[in-house]
Amino acid sequence: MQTLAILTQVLKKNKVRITTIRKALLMILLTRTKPMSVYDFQKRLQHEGIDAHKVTLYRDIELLCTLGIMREVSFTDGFRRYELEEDHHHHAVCTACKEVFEINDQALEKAVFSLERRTKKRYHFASLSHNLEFLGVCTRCFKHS
Amino acid sequence: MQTLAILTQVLKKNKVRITTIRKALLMILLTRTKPMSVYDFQKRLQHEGIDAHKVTLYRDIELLCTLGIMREVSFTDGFRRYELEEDHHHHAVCTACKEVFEINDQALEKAVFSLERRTKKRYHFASLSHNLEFLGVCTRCFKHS
DNA sequence: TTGCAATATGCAACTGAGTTGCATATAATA
DNA sequence: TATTATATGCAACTCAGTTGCATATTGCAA
Repeated sequence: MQTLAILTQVLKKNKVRITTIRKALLMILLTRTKPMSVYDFQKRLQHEGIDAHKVTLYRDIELLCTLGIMREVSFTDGFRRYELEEDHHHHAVCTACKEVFEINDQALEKAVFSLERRTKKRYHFASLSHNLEFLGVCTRCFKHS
Repeated sequence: MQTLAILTQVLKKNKVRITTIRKALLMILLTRTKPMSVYDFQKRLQHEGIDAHKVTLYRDIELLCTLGIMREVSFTDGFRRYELEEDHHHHAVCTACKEVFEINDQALEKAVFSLERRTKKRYHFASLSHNLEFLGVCTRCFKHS
């Protein structure tokens, strides 16, 4: 379990300044579990009275990724999203409302990692990671259609 | 197994004109198995002496998708790619050379579909499809690095 | 085979996510 | 609190994909 103190420590160790925006980004990461796009972060910050330029967000997010604090979660809808490095989840995206549902299923996680190992061996890939997303229509959107 | 005759029949039935570009697109789909981006199609057509504008390709590809002839295969690198509807495969993408390797593994396909059914039930999604891609470094790129 | 109408194509100009160079503002250190 | 290196913002860019409209081509009927 990460805390703000642990994360700011990482910044300090790397001689990276702890600015208002960066601290706010870390707080958001700690309180949100769903992957967030740059625009999600921007809106959330605005809500807290912080106006951050998108360029800054892109740069800070890239920084936090290289420091191993957050990771990019790839989706196929054209928006890059990010989450705390410690969460590795798969997601189900509702194609109607674009909501991202986090899938919490140990058996699924295990199965996917075993598929990854299998594929790495069969196709002689030096390193391998994966993206798995489910696309569908959530209950709520289904009822309203 | 699809043939050019079957596919042009589909166009005719839908009162859609069979133009040089469309016929060439179908031929390419029939002889290629890997998913192709719009720019892949454009290069391939140029090679056969056909200069097609990207706008035309986007529109024709969309048309062929709605006719059920091709399908979009989503990747997370920002390029949409397309393949014949009958192929449903998963892919391994080399992050170095961007080559797409088709994965032909019956056991993997079965496993993934079972994960899909499982997830649909657990999360009450009305309909569900999935994207699974593996990302890594292929043998050739690994040797050259 | 030709002429006509409907459809396909190309062009130019646009959208929107993400990027880059540079000037200004701010955090950390002495 | 002054200094200086780093962070932020701005403007202008890139590039995949989209849209409106003018022109070219296809399929059909005569």
